[in-house]
Amino acid sequence: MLDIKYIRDNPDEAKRRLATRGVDGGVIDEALVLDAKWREIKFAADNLQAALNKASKAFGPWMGASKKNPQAPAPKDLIDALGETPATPDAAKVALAALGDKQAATQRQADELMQQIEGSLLYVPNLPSSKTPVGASEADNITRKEWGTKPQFTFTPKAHWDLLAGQGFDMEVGGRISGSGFPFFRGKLARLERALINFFLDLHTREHGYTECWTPFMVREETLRNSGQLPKFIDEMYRTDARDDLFMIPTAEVPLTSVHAGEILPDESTPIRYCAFTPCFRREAGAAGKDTRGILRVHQFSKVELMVVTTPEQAEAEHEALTRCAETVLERLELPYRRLELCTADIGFGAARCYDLEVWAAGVGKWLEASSCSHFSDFQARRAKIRVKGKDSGTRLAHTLNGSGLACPRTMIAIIENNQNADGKVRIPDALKPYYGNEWL
RNA sequence: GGAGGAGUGGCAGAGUGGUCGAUUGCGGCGGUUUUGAAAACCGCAGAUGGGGCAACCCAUCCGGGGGUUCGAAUCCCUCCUCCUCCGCCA
Repeated sequence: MLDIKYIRDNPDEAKRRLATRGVDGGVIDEALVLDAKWREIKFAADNLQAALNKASKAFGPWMGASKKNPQAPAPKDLIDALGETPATPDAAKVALAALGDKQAATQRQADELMQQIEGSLLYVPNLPSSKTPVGASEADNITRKEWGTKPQFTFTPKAHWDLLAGQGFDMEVGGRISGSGFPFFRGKLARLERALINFFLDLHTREHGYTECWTPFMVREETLRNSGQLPKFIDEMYRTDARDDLFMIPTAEVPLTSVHAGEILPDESTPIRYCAFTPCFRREAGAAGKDTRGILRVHQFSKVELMVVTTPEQAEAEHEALTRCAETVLERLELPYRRLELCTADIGFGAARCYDLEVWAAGVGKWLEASSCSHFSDFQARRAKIRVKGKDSGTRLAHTLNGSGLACPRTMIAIIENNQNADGKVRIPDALKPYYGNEWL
């Protein structure tokens, strides 16, 4: 969520920065009008409350005094608050109740305005960082680096669904059990999936300093609001019925971001680096008919996620470091990849800046997004109320970052398609052999 | 699923209708003392929002939400979380 104070002080800048992502500035103008109204009414409500507090404080002693001496004069604070001199404590009670009603009504008005402001602000994406390249579409993303060389073949490399047909790659079985887009692996592919997960986790925990977490896979609405998926992307979520009303997580980012929700962390405790394996559940409502073959785009997949909570000062360096951790996975697996810096038109809803890592898949002949490493600045922290506090720096919102490290299906596709032989055999990368337990798939 | 108990400031732990943002201890910060440190003593310390050029002032916050009352940490309702016991089941 954006900072209403920032919007108040820099409305034109806010609109200009939102415009670079194709967001109309109208929401900003609306928020400003509501905010001005809110402040006026809130001020009135506060003043009424202050008068009421003073009067209530003076009331008790006066009532006591009146019992002994009915002539006891009404206290000044009470007269000030009521604007008249009450004849008796009972008369004052009636007048105070009326004043209380007026205060409550004013407060309610203020609350409703604030709800309106927050209600619309929750749908506004983050402001792009000043370093994010301005662009109009994904065509304006910038390739920051390319690593490795695409494999050369003396034959036409097959796509994974052809290469693996009849070898435990059972999309139809998944379909029978759950519907299309739910992969079912048998035998060596199931083992490969498990090997990848273990390889990812070991690398990040042993070499990159991340703390492994095991998280719930179903979460509350509030948890999804913290990390930015709700309310806007509700159509992307699997949701249980009203008895429990829980959501299946679309990524481990969701539970990990809420680990420190509501906390004020000492600066020295940051950066906090977490990684977790979870299955990810996505309805892919907007992507129907796209990437339908094989496991290019599925409703359930495995992923190891990296997530960092840090100070604003360290965030940029942590973002680079986190991206390097994800790249290291691809390098160890000898998979050619490129790092794209997404432009303003293509970065995700909550991101201020984002690198996509795309891995080359020789069979489908495409670069596949295997990781998206995002810097959220204080966008998620404001929603989740994650703050950091230092001796000299005071209390401020934390910054959060996350990225896949990596997603299994696309990593698996790249391994299989890039390492295939003419006879259909697939070589397992050296780094993965100890986990998979064999040189060939 | 059933029956109980509990949730207070960084932590521990008082407080059962009015002067309580809240006693106290520990921890933290500043100071006195000391060659230095420890100890002792003194002092300062929360978050959020609003108003003001500012000094500063006001409001809110005792798990969340709602209610009773002139007035709620304190009474009532509801939800959440944790603990104990029973039942059921991986």
